[in-house]
Amino acid sequence: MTTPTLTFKALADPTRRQMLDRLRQGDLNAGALAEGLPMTKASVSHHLALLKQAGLIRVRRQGQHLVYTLDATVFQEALQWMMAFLKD
Amino acid sequence: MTTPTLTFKALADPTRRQMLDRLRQGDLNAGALAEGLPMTKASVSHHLALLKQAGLIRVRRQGQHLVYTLDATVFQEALQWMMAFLKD
DNA sequence: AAAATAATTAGATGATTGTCTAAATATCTT
DNA sequence: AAGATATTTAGACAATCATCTAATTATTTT
Repeated sequence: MTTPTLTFKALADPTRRQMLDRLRQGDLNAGALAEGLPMTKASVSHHLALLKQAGLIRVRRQGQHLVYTLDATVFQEALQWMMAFLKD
Repeated sequence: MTTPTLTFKALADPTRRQMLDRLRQGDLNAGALAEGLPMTKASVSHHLALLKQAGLIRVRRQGQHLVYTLDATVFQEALQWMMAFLKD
């Protein structure tokens, strides 16, 4: 699957957009990310896997926790695709 | 369904992105849009319906033909969502 | 090393998606 | 008004998706 496809697919879900939005303020572990979301941790975990596969987030272990970080690179690529689209 | 969701969903398919890309050069009717795409006209029609529902294209009848036009408005909205996302 | 905590993975289920063929609708031409 | 052309709509099907519960893996604490 081509990169913009993967990126747009990842962004096409409100829950995932909300998760990304939270990560803008700073890194969060899976539990913190799950908080307040109206679904099980397993489901949140699934969304995280998808975001990671799309390259929108990265993860590192910190003791018991898995800490997630926003990765804006792919995001910017999709944005550039869109900007180029509007050009002339 | 919220607007960015609909927009991103519409953009999350290579065929649809290609169709939008062709419409940048100018309006096209359904038959012309279907040309060269590796699928039936019925499938193309389905994609067109989805793009229309997302507000990315508009349509008008011209005799026997249905002519499709790119509508950049919604597109720009999604783009602004992404730009705001990257801000600070 | 056993129990507790954090998170994922496995397996199931209903909903949505992308595609097809066949049938229907709309317009033009004769 | 009959036939041809342009396009959509209907109905079917396999694949993917979002979600759940239950089980598993990794780490820390006692």
